[in-house]
Amino acid sequence: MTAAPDGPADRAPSRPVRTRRGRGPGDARRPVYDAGSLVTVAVAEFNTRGYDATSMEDLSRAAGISKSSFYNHVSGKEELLRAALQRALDGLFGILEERAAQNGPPLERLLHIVRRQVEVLTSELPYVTLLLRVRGNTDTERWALARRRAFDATVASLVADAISEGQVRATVQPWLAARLLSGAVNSITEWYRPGRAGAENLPDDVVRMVSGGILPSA
Amino acid sequence: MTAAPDGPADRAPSRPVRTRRGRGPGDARRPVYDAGSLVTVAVAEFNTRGYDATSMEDLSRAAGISKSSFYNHVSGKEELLRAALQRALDGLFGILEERAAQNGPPLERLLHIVRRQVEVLTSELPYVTLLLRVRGNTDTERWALARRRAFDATVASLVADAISEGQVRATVQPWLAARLLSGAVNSITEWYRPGRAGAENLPDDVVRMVSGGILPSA
DNA sequence: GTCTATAAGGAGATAGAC
DNA sequence: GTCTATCTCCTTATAGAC
Repeated sequence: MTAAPDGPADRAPSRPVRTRRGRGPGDARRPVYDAGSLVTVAVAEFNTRGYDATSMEDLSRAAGISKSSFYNHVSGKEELLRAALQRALDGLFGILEERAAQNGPPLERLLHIVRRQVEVLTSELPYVTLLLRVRGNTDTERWALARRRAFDATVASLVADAISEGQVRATVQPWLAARLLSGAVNSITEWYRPGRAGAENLPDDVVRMVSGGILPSA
Repeated sequence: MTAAPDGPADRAPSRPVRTRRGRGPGDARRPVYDAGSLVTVAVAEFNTRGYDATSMEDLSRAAGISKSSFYNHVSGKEELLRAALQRALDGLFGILEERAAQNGPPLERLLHIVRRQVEVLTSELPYVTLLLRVRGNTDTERWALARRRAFDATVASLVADAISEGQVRATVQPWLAARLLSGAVNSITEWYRPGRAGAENLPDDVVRMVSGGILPSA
């Protein structure tokens, strides 16, 4: 699973976020900003206030530098958005590349994807959160929306396969099952926080509920 | 159920939206704007572009009048937002007032609420969609978020009751069931459109899936 | 009620000194 | 790399004529 190399991105730092550019032993005394750590800062701000409501001034203040210094590292607001959405999409599409997502009976592949989707969602929380809130105002946003739709379509066709092969009971239309499945899984971004008590076995819990019911009759 | 008195709010009108102020037979020749129809227009724009990305210029253009004429009817952007969110919240909290939501075994009350929530979601689609996207940047947004949380908390405590009374099998923690339940139901706003084929029995279908599983083993 | 014109401030982004 | 100062455009909102 992809870990967050920049550290927790869910908390806006109170001090400047700097990463070290090591050049050898004894020479690591010049901490500098890099584009990666600024993306981390920006994503946290975007998720707090919303992308459109977050100004470059907000971002530079959160990073602890002036607005024009901030521009020395990134070309603009949209570049930050794109980098963040790229990371979220890489995490999600990476799941589809996994062997367990490509081989075996549809239902098993599907449940593997669901389980892994929950894992990526929690490990890449700020990035996926941002992705799920994109509206489509710019080219970058429309690109992300299209990629997201492609991911959902893959899952939906797997749901259809699992039903047509008789592994899943067809209680409703396949597309509706796929929609509610995605809706339930994606909604995790709205409340999950790292270290949240009771969420240690979230992937298994989610799989159990989509299989056996969220409110199964006793 | 509350019907939309202002007509379909999901389509931005190409011509000015006017409502008639009747003063008697033969005197209905002066169509005027009213705050209600402007809210309808505004909500459609907010849902298309996002609240923050929608300017008063956008709104007035969608209504077919100039920006300053628009200001003659509403005090500002936030008033429009508040009116829309109020309507969404009224729809949701109205459910909790219904007899079937207040009397009987917890599971039956819960399933009634789910069914009705799907109905309100679809009948008041643009308003609820807007509500579910609110981030919390202004007092109005924070008020809406708090009210929404209160609604969710009511549902969550009903889930807990249904489990502790043995009507629902406790496969996971009650709060997790409640979260996924809300997530699945609320996600309907992301794809449902009035008249959508296959969604004629949406409330029943949703109840069936949360009870028996979205992907029940055959 | 509607309009044009404009005020007042905030936005993204750049210039150029240090 | 960082800063202050500034440009230009867009935003909310109002003034005042018709």
